[in-house]
Amino acid sequence: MAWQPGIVHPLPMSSDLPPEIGPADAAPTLSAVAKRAGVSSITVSRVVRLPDLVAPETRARVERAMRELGYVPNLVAGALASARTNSVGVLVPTIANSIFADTVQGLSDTLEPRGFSVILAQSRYDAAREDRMLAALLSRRPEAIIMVGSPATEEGGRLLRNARIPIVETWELPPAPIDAVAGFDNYKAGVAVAKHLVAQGRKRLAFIGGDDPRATRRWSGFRDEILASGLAEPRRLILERNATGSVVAHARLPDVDAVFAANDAHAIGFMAGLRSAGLLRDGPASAQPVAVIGLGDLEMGRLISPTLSTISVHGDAIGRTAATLTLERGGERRVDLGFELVLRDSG
Amino acid sequence: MAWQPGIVHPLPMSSDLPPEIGPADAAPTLSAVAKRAGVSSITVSRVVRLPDLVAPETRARVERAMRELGYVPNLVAGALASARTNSVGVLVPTIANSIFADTVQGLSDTLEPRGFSVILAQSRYDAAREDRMLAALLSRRPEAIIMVGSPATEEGGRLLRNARIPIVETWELPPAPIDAVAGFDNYKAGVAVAKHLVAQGRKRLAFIGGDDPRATRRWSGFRDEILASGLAEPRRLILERNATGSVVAHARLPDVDAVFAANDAHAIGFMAGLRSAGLLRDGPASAQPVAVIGLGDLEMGRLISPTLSTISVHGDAIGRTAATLTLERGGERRVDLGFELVLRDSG
DNA sequence: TGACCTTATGTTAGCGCTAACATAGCGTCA
DNA sequence: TGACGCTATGTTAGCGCTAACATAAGGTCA
Repeated sequence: MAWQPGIVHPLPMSSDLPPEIGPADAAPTLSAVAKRAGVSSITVSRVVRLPDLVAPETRARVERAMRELGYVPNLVAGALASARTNSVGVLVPTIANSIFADTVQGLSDTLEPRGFSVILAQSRYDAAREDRMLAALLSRRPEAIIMVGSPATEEGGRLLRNARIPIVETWELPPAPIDAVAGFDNYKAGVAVAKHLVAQGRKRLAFIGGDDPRATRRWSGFRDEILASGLAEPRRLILERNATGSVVAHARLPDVDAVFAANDAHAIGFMAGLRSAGLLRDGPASAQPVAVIGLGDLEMGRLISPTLSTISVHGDAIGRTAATLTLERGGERRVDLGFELVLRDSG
Repeated sequence: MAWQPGIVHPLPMSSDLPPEIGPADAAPTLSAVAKRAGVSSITVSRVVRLPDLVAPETRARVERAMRELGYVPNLVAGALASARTNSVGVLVPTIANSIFADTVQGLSDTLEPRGFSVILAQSRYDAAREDRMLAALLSRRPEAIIMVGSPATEEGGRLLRNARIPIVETWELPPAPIDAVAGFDNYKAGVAVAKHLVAQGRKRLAFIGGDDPRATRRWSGFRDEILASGLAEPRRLILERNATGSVVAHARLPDVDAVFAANDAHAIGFMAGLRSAGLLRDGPASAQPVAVIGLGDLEMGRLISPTLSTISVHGDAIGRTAATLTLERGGERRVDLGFELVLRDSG
């Protein structure tokens, strides 16, 4: 059984500075506890990990010694000896102001109670940095890697495949995944938005957002569907990653009547631009001179006016599912969590 | 010198499945590389960590062997041997939809380039869980702990003090910190908001938000200043942590004319409630029947209408400063990053 | 020329734990 | 009664690295 911090820790300590046994500054070790309790160190190890194997009186004696010394198990040593680190590497493009925060939250809510730690790394949408972060993560020998998207380089893929641990790619459904997948079909999301806007009678459509692989898949679905319905090729505006850039995007798309933003932040920024251009109404979608659809379903979107229509994508469920996929081998390794087009007042 | 993943990794590998030397599934070790390169393992270790100490030709031979075997250093073993994990434990209440995400971002942007990994844990505003997470973090022997706020229990404080590593408390300025601090004065933030609203002529004020220590400090400053200026005791409404709860908050504060929300999400939620009650104007603060001030300065606040007045708190600077405080001993251990009252249209 | 650097590499021991395999004591049961 | 199983505890070896201390070869300098 995995080490369960919840069961064993924290032990209340008897004093701020434990009575010294060995050198003043060294943290007490298993064998210091063992000596004090008059048992062998393996017995202490069992009290920490497998308390049921130890007789109640022995256990009490050991626990008392741990308390008195302020013993904190050294999982670094434990991991080396057992070849289990009870940690999971998590790689996201970014965590701030971002839809991925929900996924990290879902992840750690699932992993932490089971005694797994999350080692977090950010690629900042930079392929070289992603490779470095993957290598750094792997050298800590995590039990699994969960990442947003797929590795950007061949090298990253090799690194992951050679690690021979569960790898979960998320927020996408790659055709040839390394191992497991928890995501949704970004292409279909683009199609769904296009279908909706075309059905609404919109004619001059545009896509705004980043040019990362997921945004590009959304764009592809969006464009293909629009072309298939006989309309002119939509425009695509590639923006910086902060929403503020999208405020001025409208000036560069003078006559559009519908915009699909790669995420809610961009959508809200774009709406701010529309507002100052006098092109935003508090009324329903049909009253909007320019329809706006986002992606992510931020809570904010429901609170602003007009309320934001968006593709809702269950970021926390992606995280929880990814965590489950790392813990349970076997079973379905490709989970499509889908998405929903949530129609509100913006488009 | 600390191990620098950026310098050494990743090594391009020559094939997907390295030619086997030992047992099929075991990851190659230092000594496997050493054998293949015809050197001792310490030389390989030096190529990884201190390449300048190795002659160029030897280094090339070792690097070739590493590439051929797909060697990934085992930092778990390295950490045990060197007593340096090159990791930092980070404890936040929550990461999703949250102002703390900026701090985590700032943190890891500073730590990752220096070869430190971030071990992330969430307390979910739960004292028992916080203690468990602290114990779990400490058992991984991080080089330092960075946390939002101060430990909620005596036990947590003991754990941290006994760890004898740098501890950085953030988002607050505790009077008796464990070690270092990077934050701002939440009490003064409350005072600043109260002063502003009173000067604006508001009479019936309220505070909405959580009841965590930082929100409570803001409330204290807010209330004290309002009482000091001779107005009636403000009301305090304790809300769930999601913004949606604050939408209906207005019904419970029927005749307020100014509200300070403990964070921007609550502020925006409250404004949504005002909007449906017909109490929100697109005009300037003076036109608002009910003034609303948030805290956090989310990008969103600038994009919505009316734009949100708020206390801006430099979450990323807090993170960067905290990271610096863990890396550099000595110097000032208490950094007040301050805050700014940013006045826009909401109040 | 030999004492003394400097550079490049190696040897040894051990970090703090756990896996795997003893061992010892006891009760059970035919 | 002794073979057997069960429970509680111990012994041994080693996980994969690095610190600390050799060692060897060549260069420098009075």
